[in-house]
Amino acid sequence: MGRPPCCDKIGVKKGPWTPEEDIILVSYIQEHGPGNWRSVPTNTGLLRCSKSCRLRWTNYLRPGIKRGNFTEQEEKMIIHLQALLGNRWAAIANYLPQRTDNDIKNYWNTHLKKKLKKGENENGVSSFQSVPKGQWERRLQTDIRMAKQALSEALSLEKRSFSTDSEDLKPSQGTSTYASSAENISRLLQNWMKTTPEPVTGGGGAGHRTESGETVTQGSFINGSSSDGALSDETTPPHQGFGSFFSFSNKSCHESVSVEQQNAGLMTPENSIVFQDENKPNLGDQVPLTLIDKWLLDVGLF
DNA sequence: AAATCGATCAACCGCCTCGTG
DNA sequence: ACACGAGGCGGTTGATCGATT
Repeated sequence: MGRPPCCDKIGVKKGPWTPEEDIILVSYIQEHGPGNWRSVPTNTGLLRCSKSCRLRWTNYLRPGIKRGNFTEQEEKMIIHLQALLGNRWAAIANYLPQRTDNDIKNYWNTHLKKKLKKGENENGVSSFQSVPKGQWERRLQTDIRMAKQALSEALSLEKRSFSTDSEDLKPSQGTSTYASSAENISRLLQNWMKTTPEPVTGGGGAGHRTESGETVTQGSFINGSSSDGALSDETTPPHQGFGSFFSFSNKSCHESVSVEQQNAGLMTPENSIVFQDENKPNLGDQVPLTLIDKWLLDVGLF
């Protein structure tokens, strides 16, 4: 017999999400809030499994997600937290509020694993293996200390960025990757509109590419770099019809925020009540004292 | 120009945990 | 105490892209 599948295999769509599906999902969550994923496919008409909806939201559409361009600080934190927590990506992601567990996992598997391995080969030994017990302990202590330091630095950075206006949320680097989901979809639509004359019936497929060769879906609209003129709001104002779609005038949010306002930086996850609950803990306001924090305190490293 | 290969990352799969009746 | 279902998590897969041959 075995466990029945989480959803009907028949009639369930798989593979990359289309812009239309993203819009439907975001619009539904704006109205009803995240959760009760089981009912999402039935209520929205999306031919997707509930898990797929949840995953799409948490890993991609949820506001406050930073994608790509891992900073050195983040890199350090991941390495040390991985050493401390193991492959508990969700736990690690709690310390990196703007990153998803999937993103961290991918980054670890594609970049950091190799990086560390390379380091091992250069040094001839692994960071933990082949080290005499006493040294291993010392090394662990050093690593914990470094993790603590990285953590503190990162947290102080968070504190600074959260306490100032939304402009400060953007990383200091030229390529800002911060985006709310509304922004994401807005950018997506701008590209989509350019390539699809009749958006609703046309159905821009997943992985659809623009003339510039940029993949419209799958993250690139989030990563829209500042150098990409085609993506800039000045050159391509948001479509009016979709502009109203993104106005936050429902019961959960008193103020109506237009796409223009959102793109001008006025619409941030922090002032979006709809999405606020879904944000990861705001480390800037109050650092949650988790087990690892306690442990770090216990060992006298904090 | 075409074929091949490696890197990247979104999404899926299946197990686990937790809440509820 | 137990069964069941929903949601969460980590491992893995597969599509896509750029670099190399």
